[in-house]
Amino acid sequence: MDYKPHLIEKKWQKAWYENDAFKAIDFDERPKYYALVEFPYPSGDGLHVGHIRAYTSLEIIARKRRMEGYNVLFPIGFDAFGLPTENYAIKEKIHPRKVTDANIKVFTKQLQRVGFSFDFSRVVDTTDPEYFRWTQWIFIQLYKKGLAYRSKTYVNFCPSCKVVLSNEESQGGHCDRCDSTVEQKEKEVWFLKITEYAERLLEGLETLETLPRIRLEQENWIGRSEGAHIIFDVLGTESRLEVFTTRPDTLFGATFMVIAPEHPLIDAQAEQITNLAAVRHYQQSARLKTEFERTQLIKDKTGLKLDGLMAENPGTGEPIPIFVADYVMMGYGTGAIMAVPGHDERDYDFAKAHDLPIVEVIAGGDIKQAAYTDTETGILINSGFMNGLSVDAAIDAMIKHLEKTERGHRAVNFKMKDWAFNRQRYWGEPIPIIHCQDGTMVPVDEADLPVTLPEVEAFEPTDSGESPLANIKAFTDVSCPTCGEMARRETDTMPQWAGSSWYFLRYTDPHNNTQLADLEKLKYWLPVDWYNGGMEHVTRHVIYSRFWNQFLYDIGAVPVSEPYKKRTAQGLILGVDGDKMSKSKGNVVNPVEIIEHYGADTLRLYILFIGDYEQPTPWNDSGVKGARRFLDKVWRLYDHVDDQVETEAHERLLHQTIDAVDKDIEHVKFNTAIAKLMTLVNELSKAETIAKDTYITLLKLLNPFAPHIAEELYARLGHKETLVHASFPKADPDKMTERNVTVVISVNGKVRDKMTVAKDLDDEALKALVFDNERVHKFLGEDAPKRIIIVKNKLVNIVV
RNA sequence: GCCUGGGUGGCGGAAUUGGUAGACGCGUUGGACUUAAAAUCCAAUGGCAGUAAUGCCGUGCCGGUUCGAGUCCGGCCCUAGGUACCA
Repeated sequence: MDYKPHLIEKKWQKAWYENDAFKAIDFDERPKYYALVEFPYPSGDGLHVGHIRAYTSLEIIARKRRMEGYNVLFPIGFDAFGLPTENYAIKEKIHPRKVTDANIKVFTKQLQRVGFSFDFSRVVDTTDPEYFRWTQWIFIQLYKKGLAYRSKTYVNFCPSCKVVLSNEESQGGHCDRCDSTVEQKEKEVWFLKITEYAERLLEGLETLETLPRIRLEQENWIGRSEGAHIIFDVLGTESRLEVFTTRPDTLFGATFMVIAPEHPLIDAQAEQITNLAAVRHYQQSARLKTEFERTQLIKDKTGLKLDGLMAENPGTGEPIPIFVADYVMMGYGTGAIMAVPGHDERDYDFAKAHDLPIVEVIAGGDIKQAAYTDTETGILINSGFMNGLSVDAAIDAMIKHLEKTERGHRAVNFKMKDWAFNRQRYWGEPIPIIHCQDGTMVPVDEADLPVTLPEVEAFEPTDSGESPLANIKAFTDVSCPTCGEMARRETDTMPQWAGSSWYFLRYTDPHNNTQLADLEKLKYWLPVDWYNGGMEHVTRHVIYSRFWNQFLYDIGAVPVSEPYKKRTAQGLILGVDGDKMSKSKGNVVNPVEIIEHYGADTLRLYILFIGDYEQPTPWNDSGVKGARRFLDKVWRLYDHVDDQVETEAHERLLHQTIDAVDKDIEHVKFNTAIAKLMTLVNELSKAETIAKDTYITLLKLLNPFAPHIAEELYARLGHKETLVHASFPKADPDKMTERNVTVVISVNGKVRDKMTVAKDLDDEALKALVFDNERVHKFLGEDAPKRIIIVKNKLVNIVV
């Protein structure tokens, strides 16, 4: 009988899912293993081959761990709030709730057709009020601790999507989704004070097992730098300018100051500024510049002197001018800098453009030509008490001096900014805050959670950039929980990152309706042993969710400070043409079609065989056939199973394969693991008969990759129980070792011949054999060997 | 610009601490089976020269270390991703 995947796959999926074969058991005595994959956004397009690649890695691990005797939690859910659903709903005039439910149904069905061993009894859906009740609850806790606040800022506004975008969503000055040019709009919005956790988020990385580049990306995102805060008096006023600098040693070379266009000093000392009109004009034009213009490669150092104001350099005591220039950002440090043109390239450019004095305070360069920024060998000059010191020593000396004279102090600064936590759309979690008439903000009573979305017909955003919720009186009009007066509900919703920042906690106790998850269950399951997801989520999502977890740990809601032990990221699957898959390019591969044509086992196998898991790699239609052929071979092998005892050669290869497959799986080298299974099957296929035990071992090794065919053949051998909890094979080192080895003979480093000799043959005996070799004589000729290098069981190299 | 990956046959990709370059798969070619095709099986398959044995050349480029380099060192080039006037 032929291999008919569509028949056996349906049969086994039914058997697994109807019998809860993959159910994770709370508090079970077996060791636990928590394997987590990033939950999908259930788009209308259904499952993508990228999803399959993202999940199959931990699918293999989860299936292997169950066979190794672990109590495995391998959950799945849906990150279902978000713009595509909302936009689709607006276009088709269907409620986003209906769209979401339909999409989740399709996704679930498709995931099951692949045969993923998820525990479907623990599915979470971020748009389920029973879920986002706790998202809102967490927000309230953050608010109570002062970690959620409102602030007026300029936000990136997309005039086409009518939505406020984060910096990340408006990179290059264009909207992430529709590509329109982003405008700057002043607005009061919500922020989460993630900066308060910056140091801990950095420290916690030490316990996270991951690729160096993944760790580095997070470190760069957090962007810690050490230096000092220095206070400059603004002469003749009460105002002071505080700056952050990593180079306090260069203070004596600070010949002017620069503040960001948004800096409050301008308003505070407006009356002193004699060219105020021009300054106002400069501020205006800076605001109109898009992010793109402000950061594009041609970085003209525009700027304007604040006439009428001077600052005092606390090092030299000299008065120095103050400029406003848009190369200084309000969002980093204090929004003001001390400019040291001699030793900073940007300040150098600005000084040259505005004809300002350049003072050399670090010897070693030529400041007539360029700023000198070498901190390794530079020696301080023109710097009073620091003269003659190295840069390192001078930094230290200056900080001590500043602290003694109370002109400044040692400081650490972070590039990471507070998390803009808002969206002006319908399809998101309402922020559970009530604005009382008297101007105060009151969190919604926890007993009144969840704040649900009103049932409405229209969820289009308003032209003003306000959430569509702002127009719905039934939603906005409430009485204040503290004073009972008329009040108005917050109408902003949370960004999509909210629900995904804690979903891994909910999986441990998904149906709890008194708390986000039971602490004992969290204690049992956490931390996540292995988390896999996209490279693109390696910074923001991982940092955001670690932040929430650390906060929840601080308030005692979660038992561990760091939620993840290990993080991996799969590479992209590209189209056949090597480009990113996209509808517009028409190079999207639909996994369901592959399943219909070849079967789910073939799809799983091929996607893992396609290349290095962590590297991007193009799809290849005929490559899929190879995976199918391999399964056909495994199927046909069944007819050759016999009750004989296995030959020694087969046994050796089998144990070598067990060992290699085991190691390759753990090292995320699924492609080579499969290659080794193929080698084994090729070898077994050559024999007339193979032993039943050998075949069973093969099926067990294959089971994590292609579980349907493995189960079917295993059952046909007469087994009543499934392979789900069958024991995973263990390699026996004694049965792995070869009796003979091939030794390479080379002359002057060039391979000339090979010999098969007994393993661990001693050097003298080996030498004798080598000098008996005809080809060696040919290549040696008359020359006497100068040196002989022997690498045991590997090679002999003769140097002449 | 800076940071991090990656450049290996016609293609996807393998190669412990430096020690047989090209595992495995695809494709291609030839053969077997078949009325025929598909499927399957067998064989060959880095390049050049040669009837062959065999020899020479080959892991982005240039140079170095070494008995020996895809692997280590120095200097470039290309490419993908991240980040960007970060003080």
